[in-house]
Amino acid sequence: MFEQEYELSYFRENGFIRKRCPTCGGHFWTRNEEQETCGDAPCDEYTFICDPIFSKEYNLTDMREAFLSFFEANKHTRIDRYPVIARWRDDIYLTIASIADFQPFVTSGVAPPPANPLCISQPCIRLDDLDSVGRSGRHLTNFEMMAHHAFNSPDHSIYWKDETVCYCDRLLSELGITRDVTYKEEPWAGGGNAGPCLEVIAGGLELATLVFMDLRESNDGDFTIKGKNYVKMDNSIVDTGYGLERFVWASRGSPTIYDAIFPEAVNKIMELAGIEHSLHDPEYASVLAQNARLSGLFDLDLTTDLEKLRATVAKEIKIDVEKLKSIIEPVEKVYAIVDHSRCLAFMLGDGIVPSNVKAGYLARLVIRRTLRLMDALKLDVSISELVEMQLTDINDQSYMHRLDTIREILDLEESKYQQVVSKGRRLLERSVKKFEDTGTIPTSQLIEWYDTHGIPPEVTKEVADASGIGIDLPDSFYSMVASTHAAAEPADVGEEGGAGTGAVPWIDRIEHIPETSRLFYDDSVQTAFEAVVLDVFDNYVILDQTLFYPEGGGQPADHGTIATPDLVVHVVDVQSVNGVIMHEVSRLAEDSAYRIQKGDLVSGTVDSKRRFAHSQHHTATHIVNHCAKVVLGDHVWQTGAQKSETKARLDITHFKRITAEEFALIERLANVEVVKNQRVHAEWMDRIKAEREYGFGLYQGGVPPGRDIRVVRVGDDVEACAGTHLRYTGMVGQIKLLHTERIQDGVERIEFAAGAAAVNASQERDGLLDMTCAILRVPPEKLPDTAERFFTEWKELSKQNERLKEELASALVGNMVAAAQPIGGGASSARIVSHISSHADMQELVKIASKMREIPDMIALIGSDHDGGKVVVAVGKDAEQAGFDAGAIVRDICKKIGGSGGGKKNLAQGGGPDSRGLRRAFGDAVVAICDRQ
RNA sequence: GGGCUCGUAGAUCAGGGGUAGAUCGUUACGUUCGCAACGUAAAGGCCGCGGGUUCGAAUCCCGCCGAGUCCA
Repeated sequence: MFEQEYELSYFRENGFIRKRCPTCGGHFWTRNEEQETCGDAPCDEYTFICDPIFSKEYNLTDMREAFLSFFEANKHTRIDRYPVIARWRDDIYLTIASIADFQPFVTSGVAPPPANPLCISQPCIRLDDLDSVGRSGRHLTNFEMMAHHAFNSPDHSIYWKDETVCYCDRLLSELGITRDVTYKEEPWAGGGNAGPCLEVIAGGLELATLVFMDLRESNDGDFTIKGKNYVKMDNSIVDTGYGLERFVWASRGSPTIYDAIFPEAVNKIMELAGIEHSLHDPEYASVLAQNARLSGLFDLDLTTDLEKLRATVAKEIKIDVEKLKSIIEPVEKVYAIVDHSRCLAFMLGDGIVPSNVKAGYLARLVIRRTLRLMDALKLDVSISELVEMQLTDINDQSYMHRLDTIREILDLEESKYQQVVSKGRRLLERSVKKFEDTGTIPTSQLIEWYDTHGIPPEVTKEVADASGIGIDLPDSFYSMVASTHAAAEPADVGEEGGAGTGAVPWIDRIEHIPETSRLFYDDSVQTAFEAVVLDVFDNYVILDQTLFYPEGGGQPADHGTIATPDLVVHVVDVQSVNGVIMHEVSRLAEDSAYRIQKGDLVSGTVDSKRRFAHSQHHTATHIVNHCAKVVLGDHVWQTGAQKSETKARLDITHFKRITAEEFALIERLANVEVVKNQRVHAEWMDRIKAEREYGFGLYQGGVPPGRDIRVVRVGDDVEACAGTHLRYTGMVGQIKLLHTERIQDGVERIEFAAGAAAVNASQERDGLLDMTCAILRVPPEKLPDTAERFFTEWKELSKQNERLKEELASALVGNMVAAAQPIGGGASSARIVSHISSHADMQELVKIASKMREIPDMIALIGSDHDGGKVVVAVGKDAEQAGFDAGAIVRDICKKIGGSGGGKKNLAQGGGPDSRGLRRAFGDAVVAICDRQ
């Protein structure tokens, strides 16, 4: 694959020779004629541990600076890092590589790069190998990808392969490399692009990858990589990735990468865990080193092959497997904690709010994992302290000013976790007993507990062990959990794309129509326009230009009319499809004498009241969003919004419920912004320039496509926004916050109304208040006290009522017992009595019946004709023994009054609508019972 | 975005169509110089909210609100 692609003159001119690795079959370039294998795992092993690759030791800061200044000296522009949350993208949550900063608009050529060529050191987060972190000695969830990028286009070529390899070679020698460097050929593919790639290897460690991206995925492509076809692109991009942490590790030769990059944090936590982490102890260092070396060598999947690794390491250093485990497992946990807390520092520093969905879930995942590891080591610190330690170490100003919020978030997460754990344990202790019979808890139960309550199977095992119950825990537990979800998943496509979902039926028809000119941006007060009809089909009219705003950005479509000299049609919906605006009209009868035809000159009129209400709510949304940030903190980020004529809603990330005070404050501040009557500015800007100037906060409402974006400034709020806005904030009139709702953990929804809608909403509430006050006959200011009084009084009266019924029942019982008649002329062991009250309710009847039931030989029929016929029958113990069944008696009586009933043998109840037949039904029942004897 | 679970006394939870329960906590009384412990008793419930089914719903069904959890 790409064989000729790697024939670089740089290699030829600098004494490199191409070789084939006998072990893996891959090709590589080296200056060393003796070299046989490719230098990469698993063909070669680490040689840098205790024997560093570079002539000098570096820390992260020094190494980063060395890299960036090298490329700066070589005419690259240094670019500030991007956030680790990929705010500028809607396809990934986290920044996973430096090139991700420039996707998709720069790499596709739509937008120019911020500089060309450029260099950057981009912190990245990858959670794919979470289980290997700590264990392998080299995996990290959070790493910095140092990179230089050159974006070549047909008319502007920067540099390509030879220069890229040359830079790499020169950088390594400036760092004083003490080894041969190997460049291994390896085709690269990812994210819809592909190209040849060289892996840079030294001392058995892959230090960098040099990707030459010049292919893009296409079904009819000429190149096939990993089963997909690709074609050449017009653009070609140098995409390099130098692992900052690996460079530092290689310069230090410590047993693990963790000891190289954050030794202070590692030592601190080892100390807290009571582990003597003495890398000077040769035996201890050797255990760690061998472990890292071998896991590098085999490139094992540490979730499934862990036992294999342990066995191999134990054999290699000649100690017992169990002893190895006891040494290494706590150490691995410490490494993982240090790694995870650093990852969290970046995540929270860049403003992720933990949640049960989206990016927030990833943060919670890492938090929960860290807390579990801390529990296992019985660390006596809070997770917020650990993360704060990392934040101080990273020392980024934008992170430090978030410190208080981050601390609060983490403390909250920690207490939530503890709640889940203790709740889970209580649940287990209760439930485990149910499995005492079988002695084993089945896998399905473990999955259910994990899935619905977040109880890991390890915890279940712990609790089950204590009760001497086994559990059925297969190795593939977590993949089984995943598969139970996969079954119910595929229903995830659709949405997006404006009109119609999925396949747009007329996509072919509009393909050759030019994009509609959007007049609504030119003048926001104009409501009438003229245009030429470009096409008409079904109920859709397409014009060359329009004032009608198409649905988008949470703002609904404009309504209005389109008219020819002899026909007026109503516009009921407007959608934009690939830049072409489609007006859906109410009727376009084919047989009508008048119709709209291609080429007609028409006049359009927008429903200005509707539009104005939308604009008010849209401008108000920006104001509320901004005020929410001011009040709650700058972790607040819009995750969705919807406007209508009568109200709007705004979803924002926030880690706890908005309090009544905060709610009121946001409303007050928002109205201050309105009263300031500031000019609302909207301008089209180059996307990268706008990002540089205003930051990624631009993309609150989503990421618009294209080279230029429309930047809307409302006071201090700046967002990329395609919606219609007012010219001055004062035109909003007023903003009334209606209520908040928690739509997800970590996401609050604020509902509010603006302008006339705000007045209406306020009046509606006043109306409710007035009505309530009228009922209670109190002025509004007395309402809370009065309501309180009524409620407590009502409770007291209910209780009193119940006591009275009890007394009434006791009184009645005496009379009834006296009136009871023996069945069958005294020979029988049972007595019967019936009583019908005229205003007793069911509760009262039951109270009487339950007392009658205490008399062993009593059969009592108690009824009430109040509000339909009600019947309760009580049968004493002896009578029940004699074969009398309260349930059967009740059913017989109720059938006669058109209802039904039932209950237990000694107490049953029922009823029916025919209360007048009750007396007769009772008589019949008494006769029937006596006859039975 | 999708799936699952849970809302019952101040707390933790049983009950799962037929009179709302347990344990802890609270209060009072007894015992004590006092406290703890113990004994006795009591108070404390819109069974989350709103509809529906039913003679009857805490219980079954639907919707809403609230909480939790897993997956992408």
